Formats: sequence, structure tokens, C-alpha cells
Amino acid sequence: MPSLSEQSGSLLSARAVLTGYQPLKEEIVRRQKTLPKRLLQIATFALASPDEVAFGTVSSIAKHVGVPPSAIIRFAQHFGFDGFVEMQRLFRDRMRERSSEYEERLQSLNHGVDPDDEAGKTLEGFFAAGRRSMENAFQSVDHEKFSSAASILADGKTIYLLARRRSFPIVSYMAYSFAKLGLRCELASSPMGTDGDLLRFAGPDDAALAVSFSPYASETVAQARVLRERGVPLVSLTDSPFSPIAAISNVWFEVVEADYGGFRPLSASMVLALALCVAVAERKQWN
Amino acid sequence: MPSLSEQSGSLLSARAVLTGYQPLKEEIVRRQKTLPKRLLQIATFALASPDEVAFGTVSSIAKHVGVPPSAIIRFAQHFGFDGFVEMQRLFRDRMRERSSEYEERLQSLNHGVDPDDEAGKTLEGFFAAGRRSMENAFQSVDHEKFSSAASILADGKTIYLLARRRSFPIVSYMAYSFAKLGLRCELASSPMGTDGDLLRFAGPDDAALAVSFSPYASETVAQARVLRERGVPLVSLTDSPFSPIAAISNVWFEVVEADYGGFRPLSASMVLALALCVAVAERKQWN
DNA sequence: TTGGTAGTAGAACAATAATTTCATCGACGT
DNA sequence: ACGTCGATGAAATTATTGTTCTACTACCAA
Repeated sequence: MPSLSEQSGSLLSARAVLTGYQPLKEEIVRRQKTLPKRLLQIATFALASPDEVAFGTVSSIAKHVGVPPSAIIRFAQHFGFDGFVEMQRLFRDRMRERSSEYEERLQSLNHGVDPDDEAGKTLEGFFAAGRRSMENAFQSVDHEKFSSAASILADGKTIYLLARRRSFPIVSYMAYSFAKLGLRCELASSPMGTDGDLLRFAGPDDAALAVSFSPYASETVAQARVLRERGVPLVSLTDSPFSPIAAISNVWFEVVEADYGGFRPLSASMVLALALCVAVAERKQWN
Repeated sequence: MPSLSEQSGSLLSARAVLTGYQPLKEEIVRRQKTLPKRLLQIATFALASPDEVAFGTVSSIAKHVGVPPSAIIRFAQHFGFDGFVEMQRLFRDRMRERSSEYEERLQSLNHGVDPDDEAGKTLEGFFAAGRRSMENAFQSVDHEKFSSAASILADGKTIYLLARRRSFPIVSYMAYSFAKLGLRCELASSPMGTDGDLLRFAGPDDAALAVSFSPYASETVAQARVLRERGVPLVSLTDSPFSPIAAISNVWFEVVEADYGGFRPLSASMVLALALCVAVAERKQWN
């Protein structure tokens, strides 16, 4: 890029590289006064109902605003985009990140990452995924389900914890927490092969919690089945309604962790698990 | 339409009028077992990442799932929609609702939840703590530290993981992740007392990572000391500059988890740990 | 008035996307 | 083994959508 266009970048629109919704919004406000009538109409609409822009087509938006379709294109180009679609991407990204206002503040803080800082990108990526996970879970966990899960577990004399592989850290933390809280629980994931024997002690007045994410460990599923056959109430934490343990649970939570490059942090599940531990303890105090 | 097809409406798909995302989701789950393989693939994807469906096009979704575009249309029609777009509308509506719903929910956080929903308060409290943790950590973790920690660990032939009690879930997840990534690591937290023997194999061309939060488990500190004396580079993850392991580490991170009623979620540490694993693997690929 | 500039509308075009069709495959019952 | 029927994928078809182009209008200065 020649320096000429960089210079004019702020005055005219010369292929400005607007990287997010928030910067675009600011740019629009800044240029508000210099905008022709039609473009101002569009700008107003875009800021007022960004959702429409995110989903709509050029002509649907044009109809909403009351301008011809070409005006929409010119609007996008006026702000340095190559076309409408490129601009629309910003609006879509915004929706993806949900929590509009809240997340916007963070976005604007966003440390521009040094492009050749490979590790830095990884770090930011995982934190972003962690945050998304948390927001998602926060929104998708139902209070009533949570409450009834807590009471099911609280009614159990002993709480059996089932998990393998990726899910193991979660139950190991739960085991720790339950112990601290003075509740009896058993970790049916021991490295020795004695789980089967352990579970033979479980009965209808106990309770179990299974954690399993795709690909579902067959041992966990098998153990959960055994417990259900013995009449043990089962709460589970999984990532899809299709999960084999969801089908056999009395109550189950769906927690979809966001991923970065295929790796999923367990952050949201961890929070939910801990909340569950404490809620169980609280409820048990009542009885 | 003849009455025949109406009758079969519940069995087959005959133009079922699904009015929202939630009903659709339930319908999908209900018919799960009767779905052909391809359609099940699509169903799984649709429920796992509804956002993609909301924004994507037939072919972009098809590519994601790994099926031909026509399968997507068939999927929509199978559930009584006229075509893909009609189904997509449900997914879009969901997103719209969600973002407004979300703000309401945040609002209700401030005004307090239903006062006699004890469990609900616990739940919200922990999610709030989880989010605060994440924000804190995100801002306090230094990129350079992270980068050098990654390279220290990447230079180790074997990575030794040290942690007890509350910190154990973190290293157990790291051990899992390292294994998946094809890196050699040893979990020096075994229930048997053989850790001392294990650590005797460690040397200067290995590396170690210790995780310890207040109150610092004495075993972890002791093990860390031993390793340092043997010249093993040490990275640590802790919650205070005064932590005994911070003093003896080559690089250390301070992660202060927010708490709710004295209980701390491990969410932020978990994310950092995972990011570290992946960064190490990336760096190792270079060498 | 005239010439120039900037803005606008709407048709025409090119690209992309959704849908349908059809030949093939494979499981299942006879 | 054979035939049937639903499921499947590739390609053809149809529709929608984004973008460009050109002619027209309003406005301003000379």
C-alpha cells in the first residue's frame, strides 16, 4: 500500500480496514455530519437495528429503509468495504459474540495481537473460547433443572461420580469439593478395576452424577446403565441431547463448550459442577 | 391435503407446523432413533452449533457437516418444512430472541433472582464468579511470560506435572491434553507414594509445571524444590506473588480466581492450562 | 442560462444459492 | 438370490442476490 492511500484513509474511505462492529460504529458516528441524506438514513437504520443488517439481504434492508438497493451497496463501499457482504460480516460477528453491549466493551479493549506472536494468538483464542463457553452455559442452564438436580443429589446418601478421560478433571474437582463440604461421595473412575464392585453397593437411596462429552466413553455409559437398573437416580452433564447418557438420566444438563482449534476448555462445566456441589450442600443442610 | 396425510402427520413429516426453535429441537430429539445416518449427522450439527445454521448457506453447512447440499434440504423437508430457508428462519429467530433475553437476564442479576430460589442464587453467583475470573485472568496474563513458559516446557524432553488437592484437576486435564497431543509428560501426583522415585529421573533437559493455590500443599512445594535442585526448569501457576513456588520458578503466572462464598471455580486456570498445552505443542512442532 | 458535480434510481448483469431430478447404492424381507 | 424401497450424491435447474452501469435529477457557481 502506498502512503498516499493511508493518508487519505481517514478522510475518504480508501479501503479502510475496519476490524469489528464497534470500530465501524464509531466511524459512522464520526462521519455522521458529512454523510449525504440517503447514506445517513441507512446509517441510522444500521445502528438502530443491527440485527436486521446481520440477517437481511440487500433488498430486504433497502425496503426497510426505503431506499433503492444500490444505495446499500454504496453505503458499504463508502466505508471502505469491498461490498455489502464484507460489511455484513461485521454485523454477523457481533451477533455471534452475543451479549452485545457487554462484549463490545471488551472488544474495544482488545489487545491488538502481534501477528507473529503465535503463542499470543493461542492464548487470546483460548480465552475467547472460555468466555464464550461461559456465556453460553450461563444462558442455557435452566434454573429449574438445576434446582431439581441439586435435590436429587442431596437426597442421595452417597453420591457416585462417573467420568473418564476428558471429563475426569471435573469429577475429581467435585470429589474434592464434596469432601470439603462434608458430603459422602465415591469416585467410580479409579485406575484400579474395582469400579464394578464399588457400584454394587449403590441403591435407590443413593444418587449418581455422570459427566461425559463426545466421544462418549463407553465405560461411563455402561456404568450409568448399571446404576439406573439398580434404581439409582442419575444426574448428568453432557454436550448434546443425543448423548447416550442423556437418554437415561433423570435430569441432564447440556453444556456446549466453545472450542479453539478443536480443543475445548472445561471452564463452563467446571463452574456448573462447583455450583452443583455447593447447591447440594445447601439443600442438604435443610433436611 | 387429504385427511390421510394429516393423520400421518405425527408419524411422518407431513407439513408439521413447528413454530419455534425449541419445539424443533424437541422434535429432533424425539425422532433421533428413526433418523437415517446422514440426517442424524446433520441433526447433531444443527443442535451443536445452531449459530452456524442461522448464518450459513446450504452449501457452507453441508461442507461443515461433510454431506452433499441436497442432504440439508432433505433434512429440512423431513421435518415438515417447505425448504431450507423456512427452517433457517427458526434458527434466526432464536438468535434474535437470545440476544434480548440475554440482556434481561443480566439485568435480573443486578436486581436479584427470585428470593426463595436458593439454588438459583448459587448458580448465578458461581457463573458471575466464573466470568470475573476469566476477565481477570485474561487481562493479567502477560503475553511474554506465556510465550517463554511455552518455550521452556517445549524444550523439556519430559514434562513433569506437579499438583495436589484443589489443583489436581488442572494437571489431570493437562496430562490428558498432552497425551492427546503426543507429548510426553508425567503426573507426579499419583496416589502411590512413588513420586519421589519418579522425579529422580528428571534432569536439566526436562521441564516441570507446578500448580498450587493457597493454602499451598507442602508436597507440591517440596517436589518443586527437589526438581529445581536437580536443575529442572520450572513453570508455575499460582495465586499470589508470595506463593512459595513462585519464588523458585523460572516463570510463573498469577491467576486470581474470583470466589463465591469462599469457593473458587477453576475456570480461568483451566483455560490458561489448556492454552499452555497447545502452545507447547505448536512450539514443539517448530523444533 | 450553462456547465459541472454529486447523488440517486432502476434496469441489466454476473454470481451464488436453493431446490429438484435422477441414477445408483444398499439394506431388508421374500 | 431377487426385487423392493428408502436413502444417497452428483448434476441440472431454478431462484434469488449482490453488484455494476447508465441515465436522470437537484444543486451550486460562474
